[in-house]
Amino acid sequence: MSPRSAGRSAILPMTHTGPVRSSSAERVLDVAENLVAQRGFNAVSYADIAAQLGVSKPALHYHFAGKGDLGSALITRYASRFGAALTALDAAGTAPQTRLEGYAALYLAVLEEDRMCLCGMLAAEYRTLPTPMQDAVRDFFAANEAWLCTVLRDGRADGTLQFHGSPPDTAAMIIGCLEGAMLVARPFHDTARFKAAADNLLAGLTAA
Amino acid sequence: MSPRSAGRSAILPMTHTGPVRSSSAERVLDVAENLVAQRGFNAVSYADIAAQLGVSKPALHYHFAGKGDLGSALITRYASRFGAALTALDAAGTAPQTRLEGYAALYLAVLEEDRMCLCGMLAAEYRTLPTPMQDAVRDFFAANEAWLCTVLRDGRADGTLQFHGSPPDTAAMIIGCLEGAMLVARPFHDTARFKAAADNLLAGLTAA
DNA sequence: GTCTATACAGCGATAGAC
DNA sequence: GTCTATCGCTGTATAGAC
Repeated sequence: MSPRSAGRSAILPMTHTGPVRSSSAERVLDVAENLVAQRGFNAVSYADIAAQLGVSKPALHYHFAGKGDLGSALITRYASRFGAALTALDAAGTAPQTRLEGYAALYLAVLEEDRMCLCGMLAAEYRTLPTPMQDAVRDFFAANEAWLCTVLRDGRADGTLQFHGSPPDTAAMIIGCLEGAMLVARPFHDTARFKAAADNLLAGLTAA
Repeated sequence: MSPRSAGRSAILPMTHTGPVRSSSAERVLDVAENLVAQRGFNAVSYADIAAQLGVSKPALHYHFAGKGDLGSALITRYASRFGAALTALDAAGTAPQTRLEGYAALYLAVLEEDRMCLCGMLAAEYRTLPTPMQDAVRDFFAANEAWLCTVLRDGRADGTLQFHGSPPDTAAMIIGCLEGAMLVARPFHDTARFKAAADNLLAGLTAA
């Protein structure tokens, strides 16, 4: 495995499906996504991205006219990659509990790269984002919640999952718990802290 | 109730104990805390704070030499206020479940002012903060976790609370769930979303 | 304790050559 | 598609008067 493909899979673990066309724009997004997920959208500059790529700032403007355009593209790509990962978890007749574990594992994978969930980060900065980015962040969470609802309903139907509230309310709790556990784990540089919270969450949802 | 005291109680609900000495430095912190909790530390400038106070930028530098000093003071004051609120919840022989509900209510009060938890916001920006601020953020969460552990142990001892993991692991899940539910609720401008997640969380911890 | 004035670095963005 | 050069603005911070 070449250094580059190792680097890519570290950044894009959810859809790494073999031979990847890595256009200049894609490489910009790769670097930007990594920086934004670590430091936040407002703390990342064109200069930062250009420096890591070894190009000049105007080269970035050629691909993304304004910073807001770059940000929107970032979310779009992240959301579609995340969505593909969720679809993959639905394959065959995977048990609801297994799908839930897979969902938590997606978050853990991000945290282990010392990154925050891109949309969790952007949710914190929400009030300072351009409107298109705000809408895209909201859509991301809505899609996650919808997917979780189907898993929860399946699990309640076949008796493998148990929970007190409605599926949407429980889905909101699951997303919140995982995003928040990531958020709090990072200051402690402690992935075990996240795992403990996630395991605890799943244990509470598993039928005895 | 004067407009000013109304404003103060909206910003400082946790320790509003009557006649308040409102030195210039305190007023700077009031405005800064509100702005940072809404927009993030990196998205708030001396100019923003000075404008809301109706003073000049150098006036702020007189009270807080650098932005890092202001940020550290912000966390210190927030943490001590939060700590006092937790101590208040321990009064008399309050039931563990009631203390837990009170804890969640503290978060809800912040969200209803359309703010993020100050330290939750700073956790997102963690990688970009000066070291003293990073340490203070970590201490805040550690203190919260310690307090929750005592509540959880009390509740397990008297049989009013039930949970699968250890008290520290469960405490990490509770903090994560509440911080994350706030984080995700803000893009939806929807406090009901937070309440649902919090109620769901507490229901899972309450002994049947 | 607050002001005016200013220094200086960094930001996003554009013009125009290649 | 990428470069050099540069613009206008905003950021934190300081000097010195009052």
